[in-house]
Amino acid sequence: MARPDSRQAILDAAETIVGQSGAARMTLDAVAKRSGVSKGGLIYHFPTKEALLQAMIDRMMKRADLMREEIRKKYPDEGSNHLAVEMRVFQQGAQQKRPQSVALLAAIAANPDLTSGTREEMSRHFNAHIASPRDFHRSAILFLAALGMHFLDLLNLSFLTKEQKEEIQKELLRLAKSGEGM
Amino acid sequence: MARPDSRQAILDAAETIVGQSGAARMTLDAVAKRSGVSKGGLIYHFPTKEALLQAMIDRMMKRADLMREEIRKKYPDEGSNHLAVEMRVFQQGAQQKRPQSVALLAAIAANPDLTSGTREEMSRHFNAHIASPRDFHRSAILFLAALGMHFLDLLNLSFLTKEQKEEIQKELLRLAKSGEGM
DNA sequence: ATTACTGTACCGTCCGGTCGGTATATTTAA
DNA sequence: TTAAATATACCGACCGGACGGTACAGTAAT
Repeated sequence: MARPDSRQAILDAAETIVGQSGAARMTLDAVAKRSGVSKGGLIYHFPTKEALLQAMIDRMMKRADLMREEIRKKYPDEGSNHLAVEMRVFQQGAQQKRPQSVALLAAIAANPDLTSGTREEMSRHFNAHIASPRDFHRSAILFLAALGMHFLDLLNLSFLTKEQKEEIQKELLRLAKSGEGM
Repeated sequence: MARPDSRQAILDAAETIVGQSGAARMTLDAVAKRSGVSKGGLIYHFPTKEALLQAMIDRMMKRADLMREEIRKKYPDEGSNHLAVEMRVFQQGAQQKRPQSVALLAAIAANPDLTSGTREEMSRHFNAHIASPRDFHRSAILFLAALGMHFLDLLNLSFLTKEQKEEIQKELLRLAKSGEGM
């Protein structure tokens, strides 16, 4: 165990490459080089590229869960308002330089089937916590708007200025908390 | 000039492949085979893969413009409400089996730089027609929600049932037309 | 002895792109 | 009028490089 945590280093490197250079450039050799691990070491941890992609996605989802927990701790009075928590998750995610969800990009580029787990998890989450039967339209629209902004960033297509983004995020959070009007 | 329109056939084939099998499977050989054109013929029309991707994106944007024009003709009373027109564009786009915007996916997978034209066009369109200074939050949120739904479909991540989608679309259109409340 | 690697050479496949041709109009020139 | 030249559209074998993955001998900490 010379290196303390090669697995994380490898996943970080893969994320960085996808974020900086695009999914097509995420080759095993490039990931090994950037992570400071030899190709042999890389294959030791992730026997196939698909395994690496899957691990990237798993980590992404785990991170989102952690983020939700942290936010619930930090804002206890909003804890039961899942929509508001979600808005904060998106908000925080947008502040990081590279969205951890670049994993999705890489997976979609390589093999779209890898995203089925993500879809199911999102579905579960959405139906259990976001889609309130009483106010389905409103919650869905707010959630989708936050998601839309997130995807714009992810696909590097965002046409919004930093200020516009922040304003919209603030407004989304306000609406999620207020529970009515727009 | 036996085949009258190989170019369109090639672009159609490329779209189909990306939609059905993912961007990684969109190889020149696969596109040639599916379009009924030889690889030589394909290269004759699109000298590089990048040229093909660019052409796919150009066609996608041109189609969106056409769609807007058609909608303005069909609903003359909404013609000046750009947000409502946009909602109808998304709505119609969602009804087609494969979104024409799969071109974006293919481009992002291969070379993210190719999307800069799309980003600029979206930016221009958004700032000129959607972001009303008076009601920026509202228009932006509605637009982003529609976009979010679209991206969910595009990335094959949608967790919404057909009914939910249709309902949300109807509601988005209503809100876009009504100009207030939510 | 086991775990966690390093380092490197190598293999087979796939893929983008090249190249030399072919067939059929269309234009030019004698 | 007709033969030659040119242009357009397309074919498909082939090439070189990249990439995923293998193999394996060695090392260093636990």
